[in-house]
Amino acid sequence: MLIDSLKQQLVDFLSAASGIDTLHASDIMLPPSPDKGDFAFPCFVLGKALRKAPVLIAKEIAEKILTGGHRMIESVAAESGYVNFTLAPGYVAQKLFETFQEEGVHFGQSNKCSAKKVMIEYSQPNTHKEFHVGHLRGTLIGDTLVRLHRAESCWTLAANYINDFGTHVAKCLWALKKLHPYDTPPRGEEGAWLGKVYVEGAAAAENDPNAKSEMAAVLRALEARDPEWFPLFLETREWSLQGFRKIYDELGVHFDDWFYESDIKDEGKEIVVELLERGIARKSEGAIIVDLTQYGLDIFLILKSDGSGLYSTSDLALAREKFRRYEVDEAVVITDVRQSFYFKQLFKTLELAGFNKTLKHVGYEFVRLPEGAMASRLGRVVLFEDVYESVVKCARQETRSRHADWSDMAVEQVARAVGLGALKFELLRHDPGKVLVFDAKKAVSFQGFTGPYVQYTVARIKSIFRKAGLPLEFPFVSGDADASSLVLSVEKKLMLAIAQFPNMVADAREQCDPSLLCRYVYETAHLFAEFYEQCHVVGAQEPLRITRLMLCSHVALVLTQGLALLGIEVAEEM
RNA sequence: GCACCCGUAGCUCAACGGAUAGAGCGCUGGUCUUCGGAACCAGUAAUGGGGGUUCGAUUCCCUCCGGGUGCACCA
Repeated sequence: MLIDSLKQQLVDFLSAASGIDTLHASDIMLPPSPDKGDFAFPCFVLGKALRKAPVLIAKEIAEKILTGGHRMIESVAAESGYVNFTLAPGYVAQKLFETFQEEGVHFGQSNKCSAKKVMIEYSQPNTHKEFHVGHLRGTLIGDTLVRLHRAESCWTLAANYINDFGTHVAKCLWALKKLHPYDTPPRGEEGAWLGKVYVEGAAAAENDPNAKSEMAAVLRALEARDPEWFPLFLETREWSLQGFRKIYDELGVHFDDWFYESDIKDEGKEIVVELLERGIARKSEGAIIVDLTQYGLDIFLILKSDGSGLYSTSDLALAREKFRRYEVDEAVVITDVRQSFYFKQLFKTLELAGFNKTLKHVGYEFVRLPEGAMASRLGRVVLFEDVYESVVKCARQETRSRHADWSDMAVEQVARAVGLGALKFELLRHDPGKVLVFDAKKAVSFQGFTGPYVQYTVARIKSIFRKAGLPLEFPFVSGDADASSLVLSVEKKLMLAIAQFPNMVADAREQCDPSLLCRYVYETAHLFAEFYEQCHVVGAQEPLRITRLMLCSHVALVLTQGLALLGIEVAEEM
């Protein structure tokens, strides 16, 4: 990768100057402020080996490299123990242009994981319940991780696991029969309506022990495919699934395969029996458990005392089913971090049972509201459809006010891209490992550190190309360009930023953290805005004009691809 | 009770153990006869308290305070 090769060259200079040959490209870092230089090397690590003060070492190294002279380096300076390198803009431009010419639209991709096959399971909504912004977070994180894996040539299967056969279903169906025997759901919104019925059922379960035991009976009846309940289950489940499909469609999220709890729960029960026979599990208080206390994992419950199954019952079979269907090296599950302990128990149990495939759990923290945790019972919940509608509505108003002459269809198309861009970016820009406070007002903001800001940057570049009378193609390359005409510091900063793209893709994938990409595209877009204020493109003299156009096209390519990895589209105009 | 996570600016978030702790929103002031103002620039303001480890701690360790989450019939 470009950045790595630049760093490696610096390492070579440093090794030659210091006599230490154990340095690595990762020892090169970025200075806290760009006016110090483009790259920095801290000499503290050499302090012991050379038995000298880092400040002195830095000074000596800087002097040696300076006298060496290389066209890559504009200047070298030693400052408080650091060697700071300032690169020659023309050199950076030349290398960057060569890279884009070679890699074109594939810039940012790699073959890093071409040897690997993984399945990533995410989203896993519960049927008969509401789909809220908490589910949205996991869905978008998973969706982005799938794309990040594919960008690095990993064969990746996007899987969804539908929890359609648990207590929640029994609660909902109980409430449906008891409280709404004659009601019919509004057309097209059956799934959402069902979610509301579920909330009533859940409330009844909390307040009425009688209702609770009736629901338990409903669950047993379902598991036995009782003709009184099973057809109702199938019908209502379809309502939920239709709702989910609509949501995924609106989000542009695609799954390669779907697993259903109702399909595998029976097999899960067989596994429970098997574990019981093998002495891995045992009976306790009528239920079946696996004692994991010696591993510090407490007691793991795998079958209820009334014989009905739990999430864990099905999950035992799900793990097996995944590898039966696909020959993957690794099956990753992305869920709310609150299930981390549960997955440790599950994986340990599978391990004890002799299951030798690689399973991995990635947890993301939950979404809460400014007024507190989401709670359906209190009506304190933000449903996906509501927030989606409101964000598109805001984008529609904004777009219409900017383009009074546009057709409704044109407005609608842009409003959808902008609205979704804002919503997705807002949910992805936070560290997945931290609780996200979802403020609906922020989701409809299109200024500053937001998706639309980045989308807008791309739209501006497209506009520049229209003004220049050129088609914006990726990569836009011209033989008339002159790399040495880019001499401004802002131009170099921009070039170094886009050169970082492949590294950012790799980092985000390795750390399972889309927020790294969000920050990256925002910062790059911001650098472009700075460049845009200072530098004219269309009005510049040749060859500067064509050279800057090339730079612009590269920026647009990186931002477009970066947003695409996040599942965000760009518009021609906005 | 046991375990894990989090306390950074008024709010929402950053910072491989590294230099002067960065952004966005907000607020104050500024930029525009020039490629799109969903913009740009400047100002404002912060590491919960106390110890320790070391050249150096927002980061690692201990402790206290404050918040969250998980620990057997929920998913």
